[in-house]
Amino acid sequence: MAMQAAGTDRPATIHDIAAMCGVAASTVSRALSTPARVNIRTRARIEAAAAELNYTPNNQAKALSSGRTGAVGVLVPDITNPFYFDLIRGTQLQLKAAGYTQLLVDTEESDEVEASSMEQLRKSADGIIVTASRLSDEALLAAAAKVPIVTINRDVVGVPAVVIDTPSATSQALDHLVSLGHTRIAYMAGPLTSQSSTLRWNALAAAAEDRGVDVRRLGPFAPKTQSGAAAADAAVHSGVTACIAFNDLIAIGMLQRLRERGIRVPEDMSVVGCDDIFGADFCNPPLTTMASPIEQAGRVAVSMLLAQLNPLAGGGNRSRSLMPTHLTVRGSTGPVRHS
Amino acid sequence: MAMQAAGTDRPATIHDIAAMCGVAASTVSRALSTPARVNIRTRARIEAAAAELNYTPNNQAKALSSGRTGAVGVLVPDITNPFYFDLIRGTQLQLKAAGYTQLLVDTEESDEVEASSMEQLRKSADGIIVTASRLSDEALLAAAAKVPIVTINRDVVGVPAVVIDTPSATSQALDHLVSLGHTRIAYMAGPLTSQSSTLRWNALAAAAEDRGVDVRRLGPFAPKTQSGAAAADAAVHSGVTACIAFNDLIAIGMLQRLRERGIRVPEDMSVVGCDDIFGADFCNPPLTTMASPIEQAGRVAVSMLLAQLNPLAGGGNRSRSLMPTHLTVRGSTGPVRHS
DNA sequence: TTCCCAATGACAACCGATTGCCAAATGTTG
DNA sequence: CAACATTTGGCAATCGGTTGTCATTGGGAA
Repeated sequence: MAMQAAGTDRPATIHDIAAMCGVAASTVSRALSTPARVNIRTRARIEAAAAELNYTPNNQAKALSSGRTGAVGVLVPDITNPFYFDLIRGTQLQLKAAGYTQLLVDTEESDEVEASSMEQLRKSADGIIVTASRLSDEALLAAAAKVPIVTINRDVVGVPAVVIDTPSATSQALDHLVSLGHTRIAYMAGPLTSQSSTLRWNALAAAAEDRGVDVRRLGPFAPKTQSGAAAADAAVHSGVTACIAFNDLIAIGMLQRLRERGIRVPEDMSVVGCDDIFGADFCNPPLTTMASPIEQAGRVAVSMLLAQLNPLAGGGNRSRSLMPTHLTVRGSTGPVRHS
Repeated sequence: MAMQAAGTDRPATIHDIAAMCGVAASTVSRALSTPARVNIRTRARIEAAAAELNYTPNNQAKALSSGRTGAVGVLVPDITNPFYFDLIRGTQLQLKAAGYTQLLVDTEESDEVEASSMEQLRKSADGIIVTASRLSDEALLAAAAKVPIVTINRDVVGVPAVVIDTPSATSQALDHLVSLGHTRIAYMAGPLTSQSSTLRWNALAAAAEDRGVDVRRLGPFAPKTQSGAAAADAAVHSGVTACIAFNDLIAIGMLQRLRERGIRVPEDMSVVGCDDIFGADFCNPPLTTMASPIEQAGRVAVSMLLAQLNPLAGGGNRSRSLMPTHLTVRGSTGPVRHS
């Protein structure tokens, strides 16, 4: 039997409710947010009126007066990189569960866009999750002083971070290749500004020395399938029998190029990717890769951020979380061919 | 030599600027938004002060008082579906170019989440782009009456829409298969609530009758690679020699399953997908598919929405835009094998 | 019955901008 | 030089809530 106020098309406000119940707007506000503060019967009337008017709070106004926006910004360098799909889904799920809204921003791999987005978000979000930041340590620290931040795959002392432990996985990958008989191996590096790429290379170089095998670094290559062609050519030219790519996009691009050139995978060249993104399981051949718990990383980052925002809720806010990875062996790696 | 006001850590407001220049806040507001309305020298002083204080407008407050939020909501049914990656990138680029912010929402293929998101967005966005809506025609029309909307791949009279012309592409796909000698063909349908799926089937059925070939409808199947297994089994069981899938995800899933079962593609079964998503070119075999100008569709949708928001700017706001498609033939289709 | 205190509800300031309206200052014209 | 038109800048209300403060009310204890 609920009837809308005739002609009133715009969304209902607490003032409409207040008028309908004959109370002050502040009472309505309290009834809805601090129920204990208001007589239970009054509250019932207010809630009924709210339901009848189909009331939804205006969170712009809410944010303005309370300072809390109920939103969290998520910065990704490239929205079309499948790696971020799962990440975004992870953050989205966890944020929604906590009643927060996700503001997704594509920073286009630019530190300037990243910086200006953070400045902007500082006022329209309660906190920010920054993935694979291109900013300097100083800039990141300065930003973290102004607004709660959690980084993903970017480790700076003083800034809470979720780090996917791909460096350790690269050692596993190396062991895998060594056990297949490979001794000449290449690392196809990612962007120079990528901390992840550097850390992986360091881990790889150290492990290679341990095992006494020859690992050289090639690149840098942009993290896109298109770069895979150049990477493949470089790998072939360098005379290695196996390579470990910065990520799956490069690896998949390499597979395509190697196929074009008639170089068989894994017979002539073994390829290992990183991340286990969408497509890694159905490319040709299916890609051996270091599987990252990407979606989970997104969820953990949100949890850490929310713990920072509501310190009361306990849950001891860790400042750093290392996500384990493991090697998933598929068809793109095989025994070295003794020619 | 710019110095920050000592100790003041919070973002500067127009009041800070006003105080620094000895004018009223409203003058600052005008100087920044309606420059012609203010003395050029005063404006210069204000701009200098704004720069010095590192001022950025608080768009929450801006939205509250002006009614314009400078944001556009984009609703997608499943953020992890690669089809939407390019779409999102398209909307993101065009929105950013126009100075708008994108609010991305994953409706989880649920009409209820979709409806509540729209109600929410109605207050925090100037307009909404709705992709592959699960809502009824009536609900969509009602929503469009309250807030500017542009739909993508959902055609309802009275609601501006961008429609990717996949129905016509399915006819091309059929012709392609017929020219390869196939006469028994299956359509692997998408969700029952998907208008696109229905339209494609109608176009396909009509074209099949024209050509005198047998096309049957199987499914429905969820638009995920996992559903491809069931789809593949159904196709094999039905005795067809070729099939046209609702989208690339199903098609790619089918390829995997067929491979598992030792059924060769395209020798034993030809498969056609739809959309040409990320991965369609490097799966095994590469997928013949109907290529959609997805990113462009996103951009056009934004243009149509912005035209609706700023009617003055001219640009004759079309209410419907049909995006052309074409068949991209790769390795998953081949001549029928006469056994 | 009286007194006191806790529970309750209303008022009003405030968040950071926009904007209608008016007054002061400026410039132009007869 | 007076009268008028035109800029230009400021006041104050407004958007939709939150929140500190205070007056009122009711109930329970003495």
